Amino acid sequence: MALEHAILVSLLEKPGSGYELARRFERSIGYFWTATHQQIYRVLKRMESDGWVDVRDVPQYGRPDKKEYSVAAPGRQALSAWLGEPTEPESVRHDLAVKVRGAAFSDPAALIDEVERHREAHTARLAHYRAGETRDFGTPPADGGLDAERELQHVVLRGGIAYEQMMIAWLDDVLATLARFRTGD
Amino acid sequence: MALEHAILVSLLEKPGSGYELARRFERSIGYFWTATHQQIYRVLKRMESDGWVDVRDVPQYGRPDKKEYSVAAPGRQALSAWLGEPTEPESVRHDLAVKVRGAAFSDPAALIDEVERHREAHTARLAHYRAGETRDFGTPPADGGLDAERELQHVVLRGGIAYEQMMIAWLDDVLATLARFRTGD
DNA sequence: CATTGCTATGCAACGAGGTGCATAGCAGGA
DNA sequence: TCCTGCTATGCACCTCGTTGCATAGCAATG
Repeated sequence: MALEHAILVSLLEKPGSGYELARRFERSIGYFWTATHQQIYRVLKRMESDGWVDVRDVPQYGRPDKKEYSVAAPGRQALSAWLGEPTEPESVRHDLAVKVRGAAFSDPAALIDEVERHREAHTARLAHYRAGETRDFGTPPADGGLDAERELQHVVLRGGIAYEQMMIAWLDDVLATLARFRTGD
Repeated sequence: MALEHAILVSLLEKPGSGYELARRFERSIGYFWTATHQQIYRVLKRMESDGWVDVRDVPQYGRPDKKEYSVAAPGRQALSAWLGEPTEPESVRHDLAVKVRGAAFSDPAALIDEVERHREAHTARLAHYRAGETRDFGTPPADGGLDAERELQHVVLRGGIAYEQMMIAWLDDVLATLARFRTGD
């Protein structure tokens, strides 16, 4: 399990409440690790009782109070330990690949709409990534120095961009292949 | 859930036992959808009681008997229905991306070995895919016709190849980035 | 004959993840 | 005033996936 570690990284980048973490998991971090708010609250509880994070009640005006979590020393150690131990091949779940192979036993052309929907979703995400890259990494840092946090976030984002580009190209390949089996071919 | 559908596709491509399915999930299908043998046996039971698959006892000599499953009409219908309904963005789990962002708060250089291990794994898988492509799709089909099953399997394999190439290129990018934070830089 | 190893099937238990629902404060508009 | 909507936290339940273990047939090896 690595949700705890993803939360540690997010809290190290910036302390926040469970609700704020949930929103981060809908954008930046969420593109590489998904989690719902219930999952996050549950794990935060456990991390708190394990002493990995500290909690601070933050009264707010104009909205409900919140609990702000930040990483404690044992949490940092746990993260370092995890970084050091080998993690294995992320288990893949590409339902679209299953569908493409399954289309051979049904109507291949019926899958075209679905593939196009996915292509649009990936195109939108690519545009989103690129906008983020321009916004956050378009200009070199003010001090001109080497900022590990910034550089490593950037290389992860480049990975996201490469992934989306690859997917779009592959989906075009799929569409071209499916088109060859159109009825009346 | 789509394990049932992955099993349907695999059984349509070739009927087989739970054991044989489990082995297929370690290679071809397994590159896009993972499953353990316990999971497969459990789901096969449910699919059988739902009438999606038929079972046939196959006595074997020199090894234990087996139950050979094949897809029944309702199973085919279920697959077609699933192909038609929209499936959503595969939930991503890239622990390596989390680790890379986390490395900013630990020793970035300590991650190099781990990234190299992943690079080797992806290189090996790419070689495996390419060997499979040459073996199965290196020469055009004997009848020269358009075989949907064959063509669609090929396009999925091309997707796997594209994915591995992208990953290797990205991991090189990560390694170059991490190297800039070596101690004594 | 005992051990190892592969084929083949399965149970039990646990933990992770997801869905639905509940609660509550407060703002803004109909 | 009521309703909608956003922030904020949480419980209960159920399914999926994984781990460990058990059983059993048969072959090959020492």
